[in-house]
Amino acid sequence: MTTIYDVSELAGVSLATVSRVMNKNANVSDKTRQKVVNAMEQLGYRPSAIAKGLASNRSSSVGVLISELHGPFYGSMMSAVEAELRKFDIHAIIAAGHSNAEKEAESIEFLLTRRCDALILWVESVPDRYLVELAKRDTPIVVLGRKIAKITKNCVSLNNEEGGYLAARYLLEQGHRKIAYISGPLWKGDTQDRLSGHKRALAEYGVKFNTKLHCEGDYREEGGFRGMTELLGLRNTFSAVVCGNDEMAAGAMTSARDAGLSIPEDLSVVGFDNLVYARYLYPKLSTINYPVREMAQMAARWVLKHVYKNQRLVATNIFEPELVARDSVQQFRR
Amino acid sequence: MTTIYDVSELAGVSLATVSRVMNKNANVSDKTRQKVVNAMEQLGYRPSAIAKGLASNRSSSVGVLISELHGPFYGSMMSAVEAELRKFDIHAIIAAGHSNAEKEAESIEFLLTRRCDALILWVESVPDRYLVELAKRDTPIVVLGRKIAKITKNCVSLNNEEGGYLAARYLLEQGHRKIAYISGPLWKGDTQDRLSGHKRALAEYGVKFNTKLHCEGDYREEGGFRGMTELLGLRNTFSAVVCGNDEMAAGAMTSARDAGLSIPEDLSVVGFDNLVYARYLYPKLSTINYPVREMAQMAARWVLKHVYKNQRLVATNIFEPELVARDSVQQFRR
DNA sequence: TTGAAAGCGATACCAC
DNA sequence: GTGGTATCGCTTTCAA
Repeated sequence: MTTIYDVSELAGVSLATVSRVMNKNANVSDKTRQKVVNAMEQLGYRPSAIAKGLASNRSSSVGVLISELHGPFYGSMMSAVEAELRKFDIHAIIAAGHSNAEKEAESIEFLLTRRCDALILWVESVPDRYLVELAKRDTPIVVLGRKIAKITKNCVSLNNEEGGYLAARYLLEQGHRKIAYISGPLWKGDTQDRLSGHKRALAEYGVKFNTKLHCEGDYREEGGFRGMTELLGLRNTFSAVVCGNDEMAAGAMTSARDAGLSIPEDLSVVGFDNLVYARYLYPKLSTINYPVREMAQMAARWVLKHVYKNQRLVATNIFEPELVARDSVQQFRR
Repeated sequence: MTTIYDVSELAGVSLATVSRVMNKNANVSDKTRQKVVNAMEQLGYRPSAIAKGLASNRSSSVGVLISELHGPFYGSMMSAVEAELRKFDIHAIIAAGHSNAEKEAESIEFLLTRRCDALILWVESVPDRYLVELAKRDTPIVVLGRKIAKITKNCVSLNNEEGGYLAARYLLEQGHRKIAYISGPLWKGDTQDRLSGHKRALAEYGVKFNTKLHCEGDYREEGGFRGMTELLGLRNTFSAVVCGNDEMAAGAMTSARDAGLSIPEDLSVVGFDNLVYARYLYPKLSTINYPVREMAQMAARWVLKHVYKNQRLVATNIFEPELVARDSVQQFRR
């Protein structure tokens, strides 16, 4: 690898001058600049981001922590963050937390070690106080998908409670009264919030939450499949099911169909997230829109503004979910 | 941020010694080691990967280039690579190429700039010769999903031709003769290979490839949707369709259903990739298995072995596809 | 077993 | 405008 020294030598100028032309900075005469540019070209010079980082104390990278690298939800998130940062030549260093406190903390350590200029974190397991402490250290953080009282300005989150409410209310409005619920893991904050929204809607309609109709899933297709299988096995009767997310809805629908039910004739289904593929499921899935891309973009902009001093607009911290009615829900007919 | 100097001072030892304990390296007395460890603990010391990289000329990171950060296919790839590397404390720096030659080259430059120890590349647009040249430079590369004659040892790829063949043959075996084809973008290598496999199967059965039944898609749900809509609009008759990948199959099925067709009664469908969600589509999608995870893992192992000198087993460069028969294909009945 | 000191490849401040 | 040089936080000989 050729270095700045090689370039300066070939161009017959000093190190400082080469540095200047790289940073399109100060005043360099056109003639000099040209000499330098030629030398760089000729040598196939690529500046070392590592050396630059050490010298400038800025790595031009932000750490992004998400639960999994695969999966449509995190994929959209990652993609949106990367796209926004890339516009300003900032790179995302991505790590997986696997919804596990230890791994999340380990990944955060890792990103810190990498000297990221800021961290964008989707963390589910690490406790609030950990994040509050982290926020006090020298690397700025923004927490995605979670609202923490003591550091609300660093949070970008969704009103999950309202989302849970909307899903249930929609079903209630259509006349459903026996509504099953396949939730995410109960230890997760968003699961809890959606569940309480769900209960609020039921209460509004004077319907009691039936724990026999509740099943804990894992936010993945398989969990939805198993949850529905279980629900069906118990010979419970219900005309509709709300799933903690779209992936589980897909699994649940498959299970229901395996059991001979037609959707939405025999069973109405509503999901949560509004993944791209929700509209390609059959029947097209009614769901709650989760504006991940916008939220991820907002997180990136927060960093751009506060860390890199780009005057990006950062408007909201807290986003609102919306009902997306498609074909998987039918009016209840007795 | 506290530095190695702070630690050495507090522990009352030299820089070198601190460095030694960090690298669990040489001979350090237990007593000294303990002093250092305590000092680190007390200061909350996190070594700078940047400084380390500069000094050691190793960044402990490998660059991973994929087309998109979202999408189930690339997601699995990324995830598998990261998981394998992480076991050895190597980090993946991920960049998107967006199936565009310029952006791919730019991303490669970027990764090189970042001084990655190796590059794992899923590139679709950049020409072969570019990669051949790149392979001559000082950063080792492994090319995923593409086979390049001059650097085959650096390639991990799938036998796409065979995959295309298997999909078509399956349909032919079931008695289908009028088979539509929604391919990926024709400029892509894998599209071409799958298509020629398709034609080979047709030829074997004495069926002529009908260009009116061929439609070019984009490997995404939307392209499949549009392709099917177009195919249907032309009032062509066909009893089956093979799609370039599962995502397009999902879109195509939605479109067919919108047009009132039942699957597989009126139309059989086969995909390609065998994404996780293929079995949660309705009807469960028959498809060709693309062992992405294994391939990605193999790429990671190649790097582990050749770059980091871990004696990982690296077996195959070229993987074989397999038919996965599920419910979306039906025997042809006239 | 431990320490001193020379880099690694940039940046940035200070002179000229 | 341009050059000299200290510095960033580590690794890595080489001596002691």
